[in-house]
Formats: sequence, structure tokens, C-alpha cells
Amino acid sequence: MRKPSSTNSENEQALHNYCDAAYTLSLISGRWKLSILTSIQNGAHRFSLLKSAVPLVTERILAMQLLDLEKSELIVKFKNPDHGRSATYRLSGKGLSLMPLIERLAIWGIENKKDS
Amino acid sequence: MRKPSSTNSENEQALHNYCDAAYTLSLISGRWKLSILTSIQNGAHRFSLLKSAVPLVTERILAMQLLDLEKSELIVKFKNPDHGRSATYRLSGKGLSLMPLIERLAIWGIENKKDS
DNA sequence: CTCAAAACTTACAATTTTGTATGTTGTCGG
DNA sequence: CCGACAACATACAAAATTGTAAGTTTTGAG
Repeated sequence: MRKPSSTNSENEQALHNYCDAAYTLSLISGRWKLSILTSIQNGAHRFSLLKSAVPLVTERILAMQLLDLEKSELIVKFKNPDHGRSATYRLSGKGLSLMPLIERLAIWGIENKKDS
Repeated sequence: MRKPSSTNSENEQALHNYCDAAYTLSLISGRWKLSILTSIQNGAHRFSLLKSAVPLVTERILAMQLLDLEKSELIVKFKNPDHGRSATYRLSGKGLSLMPLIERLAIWGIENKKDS
């Protein structure tokens, strides 16, 4: 779905090469990703659980974001070989190591959210 | 440029109400914002300085992101009343308080960037 | 005074993300 | 065996972001 050669994606690459924070940010930016990560951490390990843990997300978007997170290696998908269609999602070590940072983002948000 | 009533923006609002980290993230997501913030911190206080401090950014996008950051109150724009067209950009208190978090994002990025 | 540069603005196009609707495939309870 | 449900996939549309090109004011140097 992404063009490998467009000014847009080339700029993104270049940015990630000199701005490490922007690289990290890119892994977690995506409408529902933070909510998904915290939901998984809170025990929602299955697709249907995540669907209700993350209000308003649609199945398509949820599947996409899960795939992204998996590609970024923040989560791991375990397929149960017995049951063809049944997987569980868990945070990877990488994902876990990111959670304290996300927690700090949340704290900052609470303290600085505008009242408007 | 944003539709006030679209599923997209309504979802964003709802998300920010229950996920504080996502709120914070939304203030700094935007292709060049992190690079702009760190450049300002490093002394690039003028438009033209930022233009060269942030490689590849175009004037239009730079102006947009600066406006966004100003609206989010992460930076402050000081207009020199003597000179009509001359402003300086500084980090606000809010912006400054976010910098340590951005630094941690960068550290995580360095440690976890894939070698691929 | 004149010309170049700074600091934008405007109109437009390409790219990317998000959402809607519907279809598919396997599994499980009864 | 059968319909319901979980866990996706596909085709499409809407919205949002990013980039391109060019124009507009000041202003400062010469």
C-alpha cells in the first residue's frame, strides 16, 4: 500500500536516519496503536477481545494495525496449530520495553491536556 | 483543512478522551515536528535557520508544522513589532517539558532500530 | 533606488491513512 | 449437519497529510 519511491517515503527514510525519536514515533503512530498496546498489556490477547477493548475501531483497521505492530516487532502473534483460525497476541520484549515510555506520554497528556 | 464532523475526526476526539498517551502523541506527530522541536532547542530560532536545520523540509510544510506547534502551545512565536516580517520561535514551558520524553524516544530508537 | 533574500501564502496534485460494506473460511455448540 | 461466530480479506470511498510550484510582502545590503 505504500509507494517505495515517492518523495514522501524517501523523506520519511531520510528523517529516520537522522532523527531517532522520529523513528520510534513512527512505530507507534497509527490511530489505534497505543490503545491496542495497552489493551494487550491489560490482558486482551485475542482479536475479539481487542475489538471490544478498543472502542470504535473496525475489524479491518484493527487487523491492519496488528499487522503493523507485528512487523515492527512490538507484538508477537502466536498461531495455535490445532485450531486453524485462532491466534493470540502478546507484547514482545521490544514492545514491553516501550510501555514505560508510553506511560510517560500518558502522564504528560493528563498534566497538559487543554481544558478547551 | 480538517473536517470537524467526520468519522475520522470524531474517532480521534473519542480516542484522546480515553487514551492520554494518544493525545500527547497527536501533538508531536507530523513528519518534521520532532526535528523542528530539537532544532529550536539547539538554537535555530528563525524560519530560515530552521529551513536549513531540518533537511528536506519545504517552506510550506515548515510553516504548517510551526503553526501546528504554536497552536498546541509547544512553541511560542515572537513577532518583532519593529520589523514587520521577522519572528523568532522558542520552546514554551510545555514544549520544554516534553523534550526529556522526546530524548527517551530517541534513546529507545537508537537501541532498537532494526539493522535491516 | 534596486535587487536579492527572508518569511511566508495560495493553488494544486500526489500520497497515505482511515473508514464502509461485504465476503470468506474455519470452528463450535446443539 | 447447521447456523452462529471468530478472525480475518477484499474492493472501494472518504479524509488527511505531504509535496510542488509559484506568487506576495517586507527589509536590508549595496
